[in-house]
Amino acid sequence: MAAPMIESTFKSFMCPIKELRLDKTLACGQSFRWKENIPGTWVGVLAGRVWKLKQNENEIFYATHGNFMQQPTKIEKRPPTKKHRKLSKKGTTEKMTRTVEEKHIWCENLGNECDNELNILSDYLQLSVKLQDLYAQWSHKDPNFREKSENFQGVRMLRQHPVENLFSFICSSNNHISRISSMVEKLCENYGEKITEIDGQAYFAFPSISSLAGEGVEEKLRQLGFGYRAKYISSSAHYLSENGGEDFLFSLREKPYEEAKQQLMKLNGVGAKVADCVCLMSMDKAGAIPVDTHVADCVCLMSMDKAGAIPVDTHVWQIASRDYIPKLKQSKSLTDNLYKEIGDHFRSLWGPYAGWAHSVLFTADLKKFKRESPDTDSKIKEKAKKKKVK
DNA sequence: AACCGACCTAGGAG
DNA sequence: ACTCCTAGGTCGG
Repeated sequence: MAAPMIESTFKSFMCPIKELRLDKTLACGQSFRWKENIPGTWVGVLAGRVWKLKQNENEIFYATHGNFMQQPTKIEKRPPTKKHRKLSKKGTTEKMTRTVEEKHIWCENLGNECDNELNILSDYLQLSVKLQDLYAQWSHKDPNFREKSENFQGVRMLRQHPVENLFSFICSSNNHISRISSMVEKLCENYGEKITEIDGQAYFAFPSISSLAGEGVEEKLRQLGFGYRAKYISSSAHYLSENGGEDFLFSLREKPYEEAKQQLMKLNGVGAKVADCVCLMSMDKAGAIPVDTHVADCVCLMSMDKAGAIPVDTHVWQIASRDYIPKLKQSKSLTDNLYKEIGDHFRSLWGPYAGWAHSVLFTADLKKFKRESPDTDSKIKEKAKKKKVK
């Protein structure tokens, strides 16, 4: 008595799978609330509702449940044209500017109300950014990207809510994706508003800043296993409560990258890396590059370049190794200076959307997406790691 | 200014 | 089942 899948509750829109891979995009560690409940069907909370998403080669299917909205969704703020003007002045080309500004087929039928499901989704998934064109440009400029991204098409940056994004990444320090996910879930269960229940499973919105700034939050979070991050969360929530709350965070979307980053780094528990994550993932700073252990590995890889070990035809490799070997020898740890230089290097390599490109390579580097037995690259990487430790 | 070491602990690898 | 170690860092000395 297999009950037939009820498809009728799903609506859909056109979206080529190369523009968006749900599995990679939702599970690569930029957002921590999406679960693949049934194979191929992703469930998560967004804008006060529970969403189910799935896809085939050409379409995205979506359904929502519940609607807990304290206030109108803030999704309407982005003026696409401003950013694109910036792009064009770099001369990276008219081609890039034009393609980004183009209306895409899967976006054409969006309504005008801001509280419309398709608008919420389109904003969150940033569908107005045409990913295939960006991949083509990154691949053109960077042979390494071309190679590594081959099996990782459709990895797209989400445009997250700054509050969720910020507190999730405060949890991320020295931590695994799996544990971060469970910590974020605990935040929601303990401090978020309940949205609805589906099949006996309760779903909660991400907590507000004020609820995280409440009495006894730090103690409770420690008890829940947050470790030293408990204090970071409590402290940052207090700071924000007294400094403009979430409106302040949203206002950083309008500020230049450097300023937004500096503001974020005033928060306890937010260093350069977490600040860059937030800039990239919820502040519209497409060029922000979080320099984490993966990126550091990447640089180690470059610095270890031995002819033959890596496909070294690449110009890029040579430049990077020439640039970074001396510094890596001097400093084993990631200094502020080195951090910035690494970011600048990739920005000049990949262009204004460098952070998006970084995310593709980051995803390709995640263990959970690596199937095959160790190939040349991972062997080299092992060596690189050993070197780094000693 | 540039380095450490300490900080918490659930998952996951071996 | 059971160690043992790691994991998208940050802070203060």
